Amino acid sequence: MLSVLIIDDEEDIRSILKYSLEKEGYQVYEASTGKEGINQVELNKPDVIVLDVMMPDMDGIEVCENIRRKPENNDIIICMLTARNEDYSQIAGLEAGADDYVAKPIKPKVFISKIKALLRRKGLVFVAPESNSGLIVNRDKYIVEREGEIIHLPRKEFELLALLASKPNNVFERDVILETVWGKDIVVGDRTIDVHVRKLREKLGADYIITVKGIGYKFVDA
Amino acid sequence: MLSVLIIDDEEDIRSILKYSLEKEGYQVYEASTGKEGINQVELNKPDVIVLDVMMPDMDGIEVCENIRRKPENNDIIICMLTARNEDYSQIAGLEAGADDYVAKPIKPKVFISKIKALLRRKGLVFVAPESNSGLIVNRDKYIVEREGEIIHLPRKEFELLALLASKPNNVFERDVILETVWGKDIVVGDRTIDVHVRKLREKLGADYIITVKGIGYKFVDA
DNA sequence: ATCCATGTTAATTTAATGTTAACAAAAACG
DNA sequence: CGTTTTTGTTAACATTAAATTAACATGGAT
Repeated sequence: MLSVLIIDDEEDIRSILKYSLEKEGYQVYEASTGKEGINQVELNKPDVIVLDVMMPDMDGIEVCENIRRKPENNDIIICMLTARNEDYSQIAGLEAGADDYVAKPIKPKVFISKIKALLRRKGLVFVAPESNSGLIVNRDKYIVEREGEIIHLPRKEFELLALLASKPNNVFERDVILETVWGKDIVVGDRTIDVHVRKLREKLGADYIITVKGIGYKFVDA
Repeated sequence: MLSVLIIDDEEDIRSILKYSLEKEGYQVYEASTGKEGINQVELNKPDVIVLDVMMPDMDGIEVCENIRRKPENNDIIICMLTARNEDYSQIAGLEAGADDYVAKPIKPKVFISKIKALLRRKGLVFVAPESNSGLIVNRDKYIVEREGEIIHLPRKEFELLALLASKPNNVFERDVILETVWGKDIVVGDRTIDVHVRKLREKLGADYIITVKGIGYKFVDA
């Protein structure tokens, strides 16, 4: 499950964000001060940090720099919350190692789609919430997570899933699949793809990959 | 529903375009500055962006480059608005990644047909607003949307619809249909097309495809 | 009215995919 | 290294969706 740490001194903001994120199936942690946030990161490294720039004890820029100082935190996605028109802090934030920023006032829908975009862009990590249970494809580790359960997939199956999941709802033609997963001039029998699809369905559940007869397959997202 | 983001500092222009686009059944978003536009794209990725070249804060070229820099935005259609005779900006715009431009002063009809042409060319996505409810043929997903409802079509039916809808109000002769959808030297009985048309009418409603007796069929638009 | 093009329906055929198990090829292991 | 285990591929067969046909109905034009 993908986790998000919210660091903000305002209780209200935290609740709104938490609510939105949990509804999307993320695990949410909270911290009300920069210091507490940094501790939380130690204890429980999140995938994403949402970080308010303006906080009483330690400002977001500092917190961000502090977190980034440790190389093991390089792969955390940091998203800053800035007051409107605070251009300078946006720039400073990005320099300090943030990946993006969201301006207040925050619209939950906008916020969520930004987080999703970041996950997609950044990390080859990918979320596909099927109703509310999610699927995470992690390319670095060659594993897939479904509802916290780790599913290990062999290369071909993983590559096939990763391709399909890279554009949810998009139909991939058999030729394209063959060319991408198997390679340009590798020749395999007609049933090879099907067999791999079958194995994926067996491991993930039958609902993720659907057949478009005469064309190919697609990965469905909610 | 297909969405269009208008980025222009002039309120008047935005309203005119918005009005025209909404009348055609598009979802319209607005931004009055380049920066705001870029944010909007993050939040709510549109299918088409209409972008003024001359704006106070950041010119359209920059905005365009900025948007194109992210690979996930490659499939957005960008259409520039240029002042008349501003040849250089047209060239610069196209180099920056725009798909087309429209010269001011803008004639709504010309503008709309250009947008439609771009959608057709680029994305194989197509709109056919029947009165005000629209039909979208989406090749990537291999689905058709009607008033938000998703309709799945088998291959031949889909190809047939896609062909007819590619030139609304244009009559396609039976031979042409056969050659395009079925292939050059495939021979099928003479009722085959009719049966497919019937199935389409059954699924979409009877009003979209009309018979031109003695000639063929056409897809009606508006 | 009758001819001819198209509409309709259901049965039938065809083509695409699903399934299984056996085998081959690679990795992992000791 | 040889052995074991996992992964990938194939081939035969089953199953299903889709495409086609054929027989008949309809409806407009002359």
